[in-house]
Amino acid sequence: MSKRLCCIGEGLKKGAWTIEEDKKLISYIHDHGEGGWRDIPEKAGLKRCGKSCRLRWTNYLKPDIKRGEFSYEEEQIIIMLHASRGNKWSTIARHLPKRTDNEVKNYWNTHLKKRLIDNGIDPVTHKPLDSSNPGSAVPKKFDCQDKSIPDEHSVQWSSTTPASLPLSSTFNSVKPKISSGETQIESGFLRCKKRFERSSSTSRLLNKVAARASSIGNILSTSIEGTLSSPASSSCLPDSFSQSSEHMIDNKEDLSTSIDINIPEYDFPQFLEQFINDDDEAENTGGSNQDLLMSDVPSTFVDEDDIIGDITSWSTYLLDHPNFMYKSDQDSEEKNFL
DNA sequence: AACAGTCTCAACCGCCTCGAG
DNA sequence: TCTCGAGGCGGTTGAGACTGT
Repeated sequence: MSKRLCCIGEGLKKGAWTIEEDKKLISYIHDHGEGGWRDIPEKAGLKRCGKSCRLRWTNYLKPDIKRGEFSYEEEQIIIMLHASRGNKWSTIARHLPKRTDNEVKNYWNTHLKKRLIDNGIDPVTHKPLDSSNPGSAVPKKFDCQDKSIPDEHSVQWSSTTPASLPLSSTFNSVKPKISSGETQIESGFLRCKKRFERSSSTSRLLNKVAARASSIGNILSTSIEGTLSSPASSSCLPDSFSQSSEHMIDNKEDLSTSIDINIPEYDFPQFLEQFINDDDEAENTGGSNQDLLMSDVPSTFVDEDDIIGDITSWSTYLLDHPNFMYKSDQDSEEKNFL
């Protein structure tokens, strides 16, 4: 394909946008709507190329963009979807309402990726960096002050397991409950103390999904073969997911579900390849075109004590529904816009 | 206080996809 | 069927903020 020269013209401005420029763009889009980006600069009185205007709008000015720290749940979803989709930022961002692909990408590159590496996980394959030596995957830079984590709780890495997820769950599971007076907790998967303290029903579910990698592997493999019944029909997550996020993890319970993740027969990379092909086909055939929120997922509530048995259904559901979106508690927050 | 090194993320670049004609 | 162009996407950059010495 011949190279098309975009955004090249006399006097076109580059670099950071000024408040005045933002106001012009917002005002124009407010009056005329989105689209026709090539003509917008001239009509809006901006010395920018249309592409720059579109990016500025979609990544920054759009009113329904949520900015700021990513929640723990959002991080978990990013990691899970990255494990299955790779660097498909727009796809991942579609699962996180009000987050842009650019923001997700930046967050991955500056935070999550680094933390995975620091903990001995290859951010590309989501497997231990040295698969031939599972022991090496034990966090090499585990500089959290919490020295109380017993050695026997170290994850036994499977060479074929998406390791990043179990690591999260394991870390989460060994931290004592936080005090009830705890308020704002810095988000950040594997982020030392504060990360351990953050918990919610969602986190519990995600953690258990991760910790039960073997079950996921089996279920998803089953899904690939097309033998899985509709996950939505048995999904238990939505109810739990929508609950307020202050449930505490029962340490012993979670720990017991976090350790056994050795699945020698499970070839995750191979699974992903199949899954992505499968999923893309489904998308192309118009599977589900509308965005789904947790609250939209048909739910049959299952006793939380027996949640593990059904969690695989949710993991399958999440991966089977590219348009599924996590609806966070913060969504109702009003955005300070300009 | 000053400087250097590091980190963050908005913005840019260039290729790709897809629909219109 | 082919061409063209708008919009989308992922990778990369660099200015400013932050941190350590």
